[in-house]
Amino acid sequence: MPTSAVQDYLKAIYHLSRSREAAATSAIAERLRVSAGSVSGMLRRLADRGLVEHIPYYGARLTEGGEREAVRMIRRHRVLELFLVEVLGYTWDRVHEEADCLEHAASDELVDRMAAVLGEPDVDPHGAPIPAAAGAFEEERYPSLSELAAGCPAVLRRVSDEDPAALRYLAGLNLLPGAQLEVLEHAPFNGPLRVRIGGTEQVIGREISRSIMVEPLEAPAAAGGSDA
Amino acid sequence: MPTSAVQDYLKAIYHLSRSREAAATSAIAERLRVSAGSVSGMLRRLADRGLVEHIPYYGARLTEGGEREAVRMIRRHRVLELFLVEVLGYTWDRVHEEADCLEHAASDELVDRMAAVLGEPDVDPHGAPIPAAAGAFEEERYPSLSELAAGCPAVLRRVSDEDPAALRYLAGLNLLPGAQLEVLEHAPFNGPLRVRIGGTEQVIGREISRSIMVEPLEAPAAAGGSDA
DNA sequence: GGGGATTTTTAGTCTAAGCTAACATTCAAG
DNA sequence: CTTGAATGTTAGCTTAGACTAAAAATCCCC
Repeated sequence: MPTSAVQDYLKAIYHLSRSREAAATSAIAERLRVSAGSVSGMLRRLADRGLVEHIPYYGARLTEGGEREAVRMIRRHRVLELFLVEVLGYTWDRVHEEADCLEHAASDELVDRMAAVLGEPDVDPHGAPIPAAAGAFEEERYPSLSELAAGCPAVLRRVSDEDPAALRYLAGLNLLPGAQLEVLEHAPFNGPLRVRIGGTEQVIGREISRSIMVEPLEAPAAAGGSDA
Repeated sequence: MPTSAVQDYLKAIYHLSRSREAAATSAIAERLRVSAGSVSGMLRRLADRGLVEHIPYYGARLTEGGEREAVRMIRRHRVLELFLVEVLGYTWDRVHEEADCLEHAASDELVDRMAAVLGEPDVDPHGAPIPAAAGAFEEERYPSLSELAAGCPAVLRRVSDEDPAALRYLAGLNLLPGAQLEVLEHAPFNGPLRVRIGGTEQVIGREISRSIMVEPLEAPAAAGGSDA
């Protein structure tokens, strides 16, 4: 059974290699708040165990076995987050940290029972999909709000779960999964966005708009947004 | 914050020094399935941290701080056990092990929220009392069924939570906390007990009868039982 | 294509906690 | 009162994982 440090590395590599080809040592180090030297050491151990493929000076990628374990952890994490909100009354900004601790201690059975109580949900409180107990898993990719063309109506699908303060801010603006919205204007030079949320109008910063993932309702691809 | 090994030692010492004056090294080792040498090493570290008082070649006892931490762990453990049974549908024989893992990862807030959902319960599924979130805690001592005088009606208050097979056996006989019972006969030479449970009559072994704690309804003290 | 900046890796050290084997202590029995 | 069994402690080794500092590789710019 993998230690919880191993599980954390696998999760980090999983998340990082969704954006780039392979996860860079320094990126893993930053995510886990650990020194680069520690990461190099761990990558060797993970490669020895057949959980990652590590090309020195290039990066790490999960093997099939490593990915299976990472997805298992992500299922745990997201089921736990939803359970904490739905059953125990946590607010969505506080569940990430708690789930990060519990996910190492919870048995598969516990997680499956929680999922059953929740009615086999398929998204967590932040809109992230919950992998099934077994089988393949592919996360849908949505454009971020910063990439959404002005005038194109969209539905908020998902937000990043890591920054509690940002989550509280978003909840205050009703920027929750399922919210209808539309960018009215992208201010130039990476300026703020004017956004219609339900009936009201808000101005939000460019930076946070990158952590909000939306599904455009009409226009096919990302077009008029000013981010790449 | 104590590591989970430290927490396990404190719990073990707490439980062991309820029966004897101080917890013996070998008893701790057996309980935690660890070598005696490891226990000696840990006792030194615990004493350095002011969590136990260790008299070499004699035994260990918790300091006030150590006891506070141990009671905190016991609260977590028992709240978790009850939550697993009441909310997640576990049977009472399977919760001990799961709670033993989770108790190290759950935050105080999580445990308090679980207790709130459960209506601030005061006993766990096996009848063990649940310490309050803060404050002193003293466990009531009940005589075991093996000490109960024949003919004295009693109520089952508590059973040991550690052996899943024993718990399944007891549940099959309706030997659950709250059950009314009476010893009809103690067979001599540490033989089995004939017991009336509700309306039915059962014969149970002497050994398991020692792990069943009862509250006698009439007779004041343990008298006619054949155990000391 | 060479040189400095950045990124990675290696090497060596630390801590927690486990183990075994050897030594020390206590206890109980003669 | 001594001696052997049982119990406890010490010493030394192991593993996982973190750290720092130094060495190596890669990248990027001119």
